[in-house]
Amino acid sequence: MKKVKEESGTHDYKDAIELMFFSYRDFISDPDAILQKHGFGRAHHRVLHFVGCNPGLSIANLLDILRVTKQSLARILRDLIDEGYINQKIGILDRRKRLLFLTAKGHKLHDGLIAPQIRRFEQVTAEVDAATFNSWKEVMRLMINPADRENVDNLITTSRNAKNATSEKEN
Amino acid sequence: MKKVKEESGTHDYKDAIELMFFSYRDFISDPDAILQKHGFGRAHHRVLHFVGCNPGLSIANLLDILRVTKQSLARILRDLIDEGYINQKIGILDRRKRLLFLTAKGHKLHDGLIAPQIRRFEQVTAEVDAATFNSWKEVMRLMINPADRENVDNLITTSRNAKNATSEKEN
DNA sequence: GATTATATGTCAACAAAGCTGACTTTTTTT
DNA sequence: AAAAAAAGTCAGCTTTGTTGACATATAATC
Repeated sequence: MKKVKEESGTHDYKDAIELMFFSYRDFISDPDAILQKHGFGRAHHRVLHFVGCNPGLSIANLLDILRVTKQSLARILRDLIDEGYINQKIGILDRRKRLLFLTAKGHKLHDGLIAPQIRRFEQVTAEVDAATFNSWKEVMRLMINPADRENVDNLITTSRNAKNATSEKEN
Repeated sequence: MKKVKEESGTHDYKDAIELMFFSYRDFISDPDAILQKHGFGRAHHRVLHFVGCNPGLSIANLLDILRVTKQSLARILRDLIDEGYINQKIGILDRRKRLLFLTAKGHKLHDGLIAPQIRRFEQVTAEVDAATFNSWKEVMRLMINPADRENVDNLITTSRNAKNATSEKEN
């Protein structure tokens, strides 16, 4: 048996790895119950979320965000379109593109899905000060691959501004 | 450019929700390439991780951590045992229990899997101060369901202490 | 104007990893 | 002796990912 001695800067970050696992596990668990009632899964949730926050997203955009194959996305999207949660519009600048929008029904479901997640953050911020929460965001951002950080920054910005927009956006 | 004006209490936390998605997406992506070479998936990774950090874990413990069914875990565990990554020992205090340990081969794979995740945290902590990183941990902990926080605290503590233990632990 | 590239859609087959339900064996607790 | 707990196993199903091949419409380029 070897004695383990912590050197000053020696951190193995196992605690951080486990915090990622557990907080994500619980964070994602709330919406699952709601989804089940609609016969949907997490994949549908992700699509509803990003389309909801980024009206006018193209298929290619969405594929880049989700990092799944076109065929995998197609199945989910078909469900959501067939059941009236999402609308597709042909792009005006580029008629090859299919721009995605939530319908009113889609917005309603999306609101229901993010509600428990927002509540979770409200409970967190009730216990820590704003600086602490901003530190959390800063670290979360640094955990994203450097090559993608700018994209995410942009996405989050438009996401914040495009509140319940039904507007069309091209790109 | 300074802060965008925030209405006092009006935060919808959509940015935080998206940070959770993207940072988890990238955090989990590194080990995937390694796993693929071994014919394993993320489920195997999770088992290797928690057994690696908590030698002597019982099946019931692991089920509670992973929140999957016994049948789902069984398949993964069979792979790992059959290929010599994990050992089972009959409990001494309770002979019904099967305590799980990584073999040397298992430790080697586990080390390889967490390496890129540790590297990611090293890169983060190279850019922020210790207080910021501690704030991140504090918030991550608060995102865990209150009922589970104490369990996670305990797990993380033993995880930290049981470095490369090959020791047996009962429970 | 013809060719090439891009954006999307779709068919089929398959794999990973979750689920339910039913049943067994071994061991401990009551 | 009976009940409860820990674990294992069989069978079948679902969700969501993957490849590979091919089709169509539109845009961009030579």
